[in-house]
Parts: sequence; C-alpha cells; structure tokens
Amino acid sequence: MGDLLAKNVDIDERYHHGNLRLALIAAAELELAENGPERFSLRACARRANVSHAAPAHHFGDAAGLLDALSALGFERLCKTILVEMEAAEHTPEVQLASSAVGYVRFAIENQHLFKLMFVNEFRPNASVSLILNAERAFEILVDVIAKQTGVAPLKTPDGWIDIAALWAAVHGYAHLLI
Amino acid sequence: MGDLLAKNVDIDERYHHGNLRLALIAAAELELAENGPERFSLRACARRANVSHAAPAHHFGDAAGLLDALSALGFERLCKTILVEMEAAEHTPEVQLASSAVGYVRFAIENQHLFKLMFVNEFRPNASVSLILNAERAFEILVDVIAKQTGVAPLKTPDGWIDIAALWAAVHGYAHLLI
DNA sequence: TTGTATTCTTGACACTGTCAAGATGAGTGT
DNA sequence: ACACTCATCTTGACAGTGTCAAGAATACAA
Repeated sequence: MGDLLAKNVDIDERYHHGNLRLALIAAAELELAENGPERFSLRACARRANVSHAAPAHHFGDAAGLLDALSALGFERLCKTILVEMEAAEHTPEVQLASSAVGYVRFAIENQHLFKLMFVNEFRPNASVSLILNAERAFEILVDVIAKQTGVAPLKTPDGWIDIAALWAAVHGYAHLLI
Repeated sequence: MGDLLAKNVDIDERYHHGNLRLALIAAAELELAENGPERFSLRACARRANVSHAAPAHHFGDAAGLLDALSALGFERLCKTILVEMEAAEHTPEVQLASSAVGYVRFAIENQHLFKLMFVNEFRPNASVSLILNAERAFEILVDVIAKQTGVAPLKTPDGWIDIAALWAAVHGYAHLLI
C-alpha cells in the first residue's frame, strides 16, 4: 500500500492540535482510499482526526481546498516514486526512460483514487500554487529523461513537444486504463 | 456544443410524464455541463424536469443509476462521433485509423464532463448491462480499424493486444490531457 | 500579567440522497 | 361502462452534508 501519509502523523487530543493540517490531509487520504471519491466527506475527515466538524474550514477554506492540498502531496509522492524507480535501474538513457514510465504506472496502481484525484484537480481554475509547482516538477522529470534519450532539449523543438505529448499520453493513458 | 440530448426531449407537465427517463438523463447532462460533477445533484435534475424530488428514484434507483444511464448514452454518442468522422474521411486503412482517433478526441473535447464521467463509471462493480455493451461497441470499432490496418485480427495474437493497448492508451491519454 | 491572534468548538441554516406512504393516472379484462 | 391492477409520480420525513457566524480555549508577545 505504499507509504500512506497517516503513518507519520500522530493524532492526539489537545485543544490546539499542533499539526491539524497534516492530520486532516492524512485523514482525507484514508477516507478516499476506503470510501472512494463519491462518498468523500469533510465531516468524516474531521471525525477521523478527532476534531469538530468545522475545524477543516480554517485550514483549507472548503472541501476543494483539502483535496487540493492532498493532490499537491500526491504529486510530491509521484516524483519520489519515479525517482526511486530510476535510481534502482540501470543508468543508461533507454532504461532510465523506461523505468520512469514504470514508476509512473506503479504510482497510479498503488494510489488509484489519489491518482485520479490529482488529474482532476491539476487543471482547475483555482488550483493552489504548491499544487501547480509539484505537478510541474513531475513534468520536468519526464522532460529531462526524454532529453537524455534524444540528446536535445525537447521543449526547444516542435518534434520534442510531439515526443513528450506522445510519451506522456501513452503512459498516462496506459495507467488510466489499467485502473 | 454537439447534439445535446435535451434538444430531442420536450418537457411538459402531465402527471405521468411519458418519457421522464429520457428527460431526466437530458437534465443530468445539462446539469453536468453547467455545474460540473462536484455540484451535481439528483434533486436539481428533478427540478429541471419539472418533477418532484423523489421521482428519479423509481427510474434509476439512486444517483449512481442516473449517471450510469447517462454514461451509456455517452458511449453511444462516442461511437456515432467516431463513425461519422470515419465516414467523412478517405476509405484507406491508414486514414480510417487516424480519423477514428480524431473522432475519439473530438468527442472528448466536445463532451468534457461526460467523457470523464464515462470512464469513471465504466469499470465499476455495478455497471449496468447497457453501459457495458455500449462501451464494448466502442472498443470493437477500434479493434476493427486496427485489424484493417494490420491485416490480422488483433485479438488473436499477443502483438495485436499490444497494438491495441498502445493505441488506445495513446489516444485516450492524449484526449485526457487535452481537457 | 495583560492583551491580542490563532486555533478550534458550538449551533444554526439550507441543501442533499433516500425511504415509506399515499395520490394519480394508464391500461386491461369483463 | 365499470372495476381492478400496476406503474408512475408526489408528499413528508429522516439523517447526513457543507458552510457560515459567534464564541470558547489556548498560545504568544509585550
């Protein structure tokens, strides 16, 4: 099940929680994994964190804010998963490219609900800055790996853009159809 | 905006609506297009069809049932869009394959919310029979078009499966990243 | 210690999906 | 024409939801 955020957060009962923000994101991930996105509920996350039903509002504004923050963490984990996969593999351009794709798909499988959520939230009008930044970091990893394979900076040439689109589309579509 | 279902349905005020089922699906599509999936509400669909809040239950069971039916209609329209695109193009195997992909992507763009909904609902435990059938019909179109390109029945050979997966993944991923 | 901000709770509101009960009309057989 | 049955739709109720305003509890700086 990978590294659920919940493992690193202790939920206690002080009035001032200390790190309620993290605790709520962790609770949100568990809720999402257990109940799916349809039955996701802010109040249930609050209950899970032993906190009143209106507490999340102060940290995240509304429900979309919490899911936005969770998505941002998801992209962070996606980057980590890809990099770990690449590190473990042979350091030739071809193998590095392939293993980045493997990492991408592996993340999608191990975090199905989160994966879907991320790409629902990414291109939203009110996406947060940290969400966009983390998503761009993931994108850069892909660009780098292609650059080392083809030997040119892919964003500089029209063909490079096509390469990226084709590859990302293939990997993303594959992951999406798998789950 | 393509052919919204709502155009073909007249909403009047008899007690027995006549074709409330269709009217509700049409209303659901409009609601989805206007408010997005987050704010989708059964009761709002009922209001739009000038019908009491509990009327949908009798036709669709619950909210998922209505969205399931809408998804089924979505796949029907997807097939139609692809076939129209293919018909308008040159009838050589290559061009037919390409134009089926164009139709696929065009549908995704013109029916963004519906497109997403369809692939959320397709592989669900309780998907309806008609939904599955319509989705399979769309799949068959793809298989046919590949068969005519490669000259072999793609489902019979392992390489054929890989061709299909690669192509669908590419087209689907491309469409998904576009919207 | 006192005062101010931050963090969280309480209570309320309108809204949602779903259920049970009943009203309404369509269709069928006589 | 009538009565009967069944599918269709309404009404009313319930628990649960997101969100807001007001206030309580705590932390922190002066």
